[in-house]
Amino acid sequence: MDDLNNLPKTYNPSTVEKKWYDYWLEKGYFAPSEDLTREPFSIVMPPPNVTGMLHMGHALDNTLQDILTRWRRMQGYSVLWLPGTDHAGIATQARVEESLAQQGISRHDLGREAFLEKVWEWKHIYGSTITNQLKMLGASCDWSRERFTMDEGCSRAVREVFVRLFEKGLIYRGDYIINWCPRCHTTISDIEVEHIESEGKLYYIKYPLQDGEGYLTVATTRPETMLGDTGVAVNPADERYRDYIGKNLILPILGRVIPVVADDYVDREFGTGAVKVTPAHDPNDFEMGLRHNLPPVNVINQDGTMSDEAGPYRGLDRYECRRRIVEDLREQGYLLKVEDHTHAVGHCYRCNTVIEPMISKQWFVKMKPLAEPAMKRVLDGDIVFVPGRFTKIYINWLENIRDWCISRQLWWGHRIPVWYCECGEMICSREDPEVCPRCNSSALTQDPDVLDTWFSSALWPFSTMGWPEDTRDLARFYPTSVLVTGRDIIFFWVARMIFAGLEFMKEVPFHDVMIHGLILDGQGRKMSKSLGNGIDPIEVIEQYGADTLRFSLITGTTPGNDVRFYMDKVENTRNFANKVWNASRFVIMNMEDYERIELADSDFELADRWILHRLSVTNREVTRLLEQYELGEAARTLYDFIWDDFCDWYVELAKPRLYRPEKPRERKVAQNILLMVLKDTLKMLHPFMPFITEEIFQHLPEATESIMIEPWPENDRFYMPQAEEDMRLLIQIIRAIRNIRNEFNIPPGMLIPVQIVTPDTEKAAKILKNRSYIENMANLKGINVTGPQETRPVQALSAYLVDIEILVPVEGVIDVEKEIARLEKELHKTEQDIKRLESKLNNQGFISKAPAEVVEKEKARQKENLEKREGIIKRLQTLKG
RNA sequence: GGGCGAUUAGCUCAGCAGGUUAGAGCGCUUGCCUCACAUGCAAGAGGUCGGGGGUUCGAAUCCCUCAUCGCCCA
Repeated sequence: MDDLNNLPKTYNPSTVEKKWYDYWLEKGYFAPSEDLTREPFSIVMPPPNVTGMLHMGHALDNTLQDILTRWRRMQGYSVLWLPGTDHAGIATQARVEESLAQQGISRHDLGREAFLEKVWEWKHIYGSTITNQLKMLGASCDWSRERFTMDEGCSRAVREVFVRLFEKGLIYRGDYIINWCPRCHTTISDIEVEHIESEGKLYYIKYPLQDGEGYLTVATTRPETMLGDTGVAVNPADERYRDYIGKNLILPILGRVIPVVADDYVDREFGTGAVKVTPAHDPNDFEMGLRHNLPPVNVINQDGTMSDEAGPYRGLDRYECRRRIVEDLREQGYLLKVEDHTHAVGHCYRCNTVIEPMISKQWFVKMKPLAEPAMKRVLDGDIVFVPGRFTKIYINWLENIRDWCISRQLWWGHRIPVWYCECGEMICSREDPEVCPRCNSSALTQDPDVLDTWFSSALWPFSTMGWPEDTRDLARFYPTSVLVTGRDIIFFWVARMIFAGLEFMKEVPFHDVMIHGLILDGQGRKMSKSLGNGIDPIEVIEQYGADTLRFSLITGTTPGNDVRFYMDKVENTRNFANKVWNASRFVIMNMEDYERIELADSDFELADRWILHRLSVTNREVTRLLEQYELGEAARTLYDFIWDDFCDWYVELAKPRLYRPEKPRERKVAQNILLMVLKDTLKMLHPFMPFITEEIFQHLPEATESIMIEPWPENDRFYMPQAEEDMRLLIQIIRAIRNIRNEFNIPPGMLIPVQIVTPDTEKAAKILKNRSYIENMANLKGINVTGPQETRPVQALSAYLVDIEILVPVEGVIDVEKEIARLEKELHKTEQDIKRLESKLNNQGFISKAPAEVVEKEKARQKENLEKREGIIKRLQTLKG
């Protein structure tokens, strides 16, 4: 170890963090204990995108998980925190395609196999970036169990799940309306569509009746889709249109004959109350089409251009087509009016392109039967959301769930395990089939599509533990204890893991779900690339250290709420880390002759009992808060204890005892208690700030192998509330004297005498016994404690608290006017207090209904107030007289 | 349209199993390089807890309502 007395004045994280992380790794602390008598505690890490970079959201998510795992590990659990990465189909494929595009190559030039090789190459190059970044953060996950959604085991699980669902009839293939991203060139599921409010237009178009003169006016935001109209719908209860139902209209431009149908779905208030029906390009119209037998006509191609069905507009881009069609309608007299209109337009969550609903043959998971148990188990309380309000969001979503479109027109991902034979047979199989079981042909072609990435993520809690094998890990660590994740992926991931877990493991995947908010910038905006307002967590780590980043991310936060992240906060935390460092440095500097001694009751001073009591209360509180996932509050509790109680008071009060050669026992006692308190404090701080606590711990006497395997403190035996009360009195007195010194500019170095007057002999005795605290902390040259009948100096400044009068005699003449003004202000305040308490105590309801101890407390306080007032009045008389 | 969250000191936020004198950090004022720390120490100023109503002996905390902002769903 380094020279104990030669620690730098400021903590330098960059030199120690890697050292300790490597040490922990080498010691194998991150793997769960093999001791089967220990209770298991497990978390699976939400897998980040394998080729991604760590952003603040990851940093927060993994900090929370690391705090929980380190804490539980110290509590003696056998802890498994299982890390891994996700293949992120669309994102990764798009990245590789972009990079190929720079060389002028498209994936189609390469062909499927060669392209996939490229992606794997890419994965091997960039795949460890984010895991290395997690290591920099201090994540104590078990890297020996690291998984990847596309590794052999996970892929096997995916295949098994697909086949089982297929065999059960819960996976089907069919022509349905799906969301198509013309830029990503794939379908996306309903929840991957982001609805963004945008300014658009509402076009009112005349659709003439086939027979006779009149026409119906429909309103639409997407006139180009009229080319695919196969009907017009009105609400059956709408008087205006009753006579039109069943009649035919002529679709302008194309001249198609289309019927008027009645459907409850139609909102009579919207537009004219008559809506065009385009079954091939709108989800609601699709449903209506099914109900009324209106055929879909596909007028838009997958690249966003108009199809052959679009007649004169074929080949045009969909927006160009809109422009042209509006023009033509206007020219031909069909366009009645155009209004400004704000509506929600679906965008691709990845590339922000406006998605195109269209009909396509895709694979789906039938959701209703899976959703039922997933709702029930949450409602039964087998899975608890923290905070609880997210339960409702989860349930609402599942109640309205639609089938999940799982096929993607990508190459990177788990290929759908279905083959088609020339004879028309469809084969879904765990093993790649050689020949068709029906016709024996070997001319089989596999479905070209891959599965939605979230399909494999849904299996994460058990696929990572070896399912479908019966593994030891599954037996021991499934269900996991808690899932920690952002509120933005409750639908994408949490809900799906729950139904997958229930379906395949017959058990929930986790007991608790801790939901956290998003990281926002200093002005409350989402961090985003386009805004350029993101802060790179790695830069923060490099500049301030991982401990500081971790602590800044969680302090002052409430579960589920968004977190603003800004550099002021980081600096404050850095200062806190430095405070911890220096307080420890102080302790270490005074430990050269340390030896452990048995402490007797008589060894304890008030300050010792007080700090041990505070430690005990802090310990109890921090543990309770961690149990309730209130990590921000737990951190704050520690912060306050360390800075206020330990540094500002205990260390200062212990100093004189350390420097008194004539009393060696006192030095030993102070050393022992300082060390004990510091160690327990560091242990409690360790889950939050793993690196600095280990670094300090290893410099302390009696250091063990590592702080991270030390037992979590349990110091209920130090619960001594009387010490707290006594100490509070002394602190109040010290503060009152310091206040006088400051207000009257008494030089900080000047020693002054003080007279303390109180009628309470018990308090007088306590003050007398601990007079040295007051003398040292307020820089006095003596204290004279007297009863109220004693004379007081006139040339003195004074302070009054409860039933205690503090007099500071000063040389020369005091500014009587100023002193009177100050006391009168204090008198006024006291009288306000008295009045308020008086009305409370005169209230019969309060006396009879409030708990006796509350009443007693108020009575006692009133007594003190009255004595305080008495003292101030007398003092004022003296000064004025 | 439905749901959720927020509204507390100049700023950013805690507190909300009802009972404190409503807290913290930053910022501000004053004084200190006091032998762990100036990334610090001491003292201080600053709040009718968004408005209104209700429950209660007692409300920042529970209920209702309105307003503003934000998010999710349709």
